[in-house]
Amino acid sequence: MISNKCKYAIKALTHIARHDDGSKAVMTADIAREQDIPRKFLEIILRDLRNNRILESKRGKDGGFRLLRPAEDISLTEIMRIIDGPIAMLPCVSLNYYRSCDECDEENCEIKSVFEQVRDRTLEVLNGKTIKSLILT
Amino acid sequence: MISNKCKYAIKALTHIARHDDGSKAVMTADIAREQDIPRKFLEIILRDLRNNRILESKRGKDGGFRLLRPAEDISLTEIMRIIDGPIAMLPCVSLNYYRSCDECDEENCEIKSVFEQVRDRTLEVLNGKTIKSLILT
DNA sequence: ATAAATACTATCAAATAGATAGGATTAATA
DNA sequence: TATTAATCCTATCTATTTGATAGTATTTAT
Repeated sequence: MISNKCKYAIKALTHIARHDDGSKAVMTADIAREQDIPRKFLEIILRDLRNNRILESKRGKDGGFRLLRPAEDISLTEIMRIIDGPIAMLPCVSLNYYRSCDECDEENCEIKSVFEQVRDRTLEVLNGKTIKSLILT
Repeated sequence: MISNKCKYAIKALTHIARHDDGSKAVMTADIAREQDIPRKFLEIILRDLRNNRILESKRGKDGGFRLLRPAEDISLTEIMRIIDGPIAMLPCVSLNYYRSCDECDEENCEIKSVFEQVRDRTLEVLNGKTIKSLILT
């Protein structure tokens, strides 16, 4: 399961992508209200996305958030990894967050190859999805 | 990520499948030692699998556990659902644990179809795997 | 009777999820 | 330059889940 936080992040990004008309940055309060996301929680999420160079922010009056890159260059996997960490089902098959399993002999692990296959099928779907492709649905 | 508990469950089952020669049931202590699983934690897991009709148990001296069904009839998805619950990444696309999302309009959800695809690709891999196929690797 | 196994109940500690509060800082503008 | 309105930051909180342990009751082979 992805976390609520991650779902909020995706919804916030699609909201920003849909509402940024080039004039004003999109404000936290508007996103929170329209997407039904707790405002203070959303602040943390947006700051997180900014720190990871998905968003840029403008402080003060008329401030808010904008995508730092075109929506078609922001993949779903990138968001999920920032917010929730690994996508793989086992640490030892994660491409971006690899950790060896403590108690198992990785060479002879019975389940490793299964979860490598799951990982690959999952990424085949997710790698193709961007904020842009989501809002065109 | 699947939980440690689930990884333990799978390893315990493959251990039992490999070691049940028809004479004696397989004991918790042996599995715990050989698979490096905390014994008391393993007891809970095995009981859980028994309550869900994956294993049968025999109490008292010479007791232990056996598969209740042939290893080729026990799928990985069944184990994962018993121990960890839903396999899907969103409650609203889960086949066995469906829950509607509180704050989103499911008809117009931007991410639902993506995670339906992920679910289907994942199940394509996992449905084919059984305890039997794991031990033949 | 004894030894050896599972069954059961209760409990616990650490990590994670999901937030909330309150004030500091920044920037537009009247 | 004061005001207003926005993000930024730090701290905190609660509930749930994860991962595990302790102790006792019950069952069964010998």
